Amino acid sequence: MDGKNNPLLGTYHKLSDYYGEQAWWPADDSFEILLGAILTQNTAWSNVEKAIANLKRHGLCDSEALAAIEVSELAPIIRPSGYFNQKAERLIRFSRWYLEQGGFLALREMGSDELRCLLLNVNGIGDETADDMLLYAFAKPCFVIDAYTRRLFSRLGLLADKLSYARLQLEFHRALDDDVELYQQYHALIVSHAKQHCRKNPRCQGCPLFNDCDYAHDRQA
DNA sequence: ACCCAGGGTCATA
DNA sequence: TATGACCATGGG
Repeated sequence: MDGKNNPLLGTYHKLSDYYGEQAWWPADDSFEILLGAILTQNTAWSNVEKAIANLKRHGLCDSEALAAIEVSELAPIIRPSGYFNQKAERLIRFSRWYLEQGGFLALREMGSDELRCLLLNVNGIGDETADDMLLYAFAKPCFVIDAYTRRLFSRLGLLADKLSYARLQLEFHRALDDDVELYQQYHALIVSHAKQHCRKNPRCQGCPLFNDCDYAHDRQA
């Protein structure tokens, strides 16, 4: 099982060796991760941090408090995260669902497939948000597929761009066998690579992936 | 002024 | 099933 027989694992090691350990998804507790997964939908993390800081100041990083609040009261508090009306609705409905299910410990008891299915039935939670929650809050071995992942592995010629979410995820699951810590690091590395390296360094000098990662190159293709 | 960010839903064909 | 419109702020 080296990088030649297993390109997906090999790419992980290249990124890991170059960027090192990632401190991904900082949060005080698991519920804050769940909220962040909704707030970060199509939104820069810096904006999510502001919204979460506002929530904390109002004592709203709490399922019972969120389950009881009105959309009109919550929306202005999470304003910096964008889509604030939609996300206020989603946070409230998610919190009510979360309490109905018995909270974190009850949910964590479930198998990852069952929990994933339940999460997807909550309005406002799609594939990626569900997997963010499963991987980073519930510590389930669910690989997160996002736009960076599609673009990078398509660019590397390892995975076809048009594959469905489920199919792409299956490729990672088959190649990497269940390892929560590795999945968490890998997704973090993919995002770090796209942002911290390529965007600040358009020529991709010193790129651990042989200059195939460049944003500008992706656009032109 | 334009582009995009740690997406998802819903209506339409 | 596959596009398109829509949601909306803040930083580069």
